[in-house]
Amino acid sequence: MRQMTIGQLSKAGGVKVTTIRYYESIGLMGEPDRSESGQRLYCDDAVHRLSFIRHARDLGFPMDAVRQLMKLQTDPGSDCSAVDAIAREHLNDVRKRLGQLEALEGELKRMISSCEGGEVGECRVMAALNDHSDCITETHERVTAL
Amino acid sequence: MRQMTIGQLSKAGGVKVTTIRYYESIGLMGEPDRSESGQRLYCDDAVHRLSFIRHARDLGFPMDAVRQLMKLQTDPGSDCSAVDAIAREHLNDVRKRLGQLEALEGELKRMISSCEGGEVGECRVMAALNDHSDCITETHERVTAL
DNA sequence: CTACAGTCTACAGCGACTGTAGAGGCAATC
DNA sequence: GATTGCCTCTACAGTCGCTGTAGACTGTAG
Repeated sequence: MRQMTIGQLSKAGGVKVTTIRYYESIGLMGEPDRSESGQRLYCDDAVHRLSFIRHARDLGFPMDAVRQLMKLQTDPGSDCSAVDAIAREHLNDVRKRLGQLEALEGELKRMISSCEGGEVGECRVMAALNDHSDCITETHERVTAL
Repeated sequence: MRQMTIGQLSKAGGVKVTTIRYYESIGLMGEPDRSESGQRLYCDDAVHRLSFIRHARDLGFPMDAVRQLMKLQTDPGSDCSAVDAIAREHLNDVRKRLGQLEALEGELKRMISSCEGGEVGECRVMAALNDHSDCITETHERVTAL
């Protein structure tokens, strides 16, 4: 079995070298073999693990969820419902943020369309920002990550 | 004119005490008067500035945009189009993220609905995470903030 | 041999806060 | 006047998921 350097793994997995080292540092990737001079040497399996992480991250799963999913994956006898639960929770999260973003879009659109040019002193956008009661977003949660 | 402490301003503006101090530290809020013992003392005007910031942040404007908007506000003769441009740029940003999140939602939904229970070894969700070619999201940009 | 690209470690920085520690201030009650 | 209990102060570390930097070493091609 031939082994690859971190740079080759980086290309194979579509993940930056520094990011791979970061994943290793937080225990997501496991410590690879080293060459005599101390360079990391990965086997093909590492590409799979890295792709798994990248795909999960592309789907927006938080690191913690990725960690759990990886643990479940290495234990193929475990119940699928755990995986399902993680995915559903994430979907809920995504939907919640979608709702917030949609409300945001509506409010911004409304603000912008009511602007008729002129000076800032009479700008509707500014007025909306100044007028505290003019707030549609009822949730006072701030729109956050993802 | 009576002055208020940071705690009172916090309640009046709906912003945490620590956050107000943070806004001061990054130059968004300006340094207030101090009492003899060194406590911050704010005038009513501070409530307006704080509300402005909070409202803009609730609308998802990045700090930098908030800074620009505040500068424009204090110069009421300036052209409204600058404000409009900032708001439009932000709207574009929001729409882009909406698109990404929608794609994400679709993919997650599809993944989850194809899962029929059983063991992780044959779980469709896991399969989707493992199979690299099974990726809908064509933009390889990772879904980020907001 | 000389470039130059790749790799190593260790640590700082991003944004927008939040949390902590340890000290001091202020008003009300006993 | 002493105590209680909340408020405020500064300064700094932590959050998340990386990215960037510095300075040194390694590997390979010409």
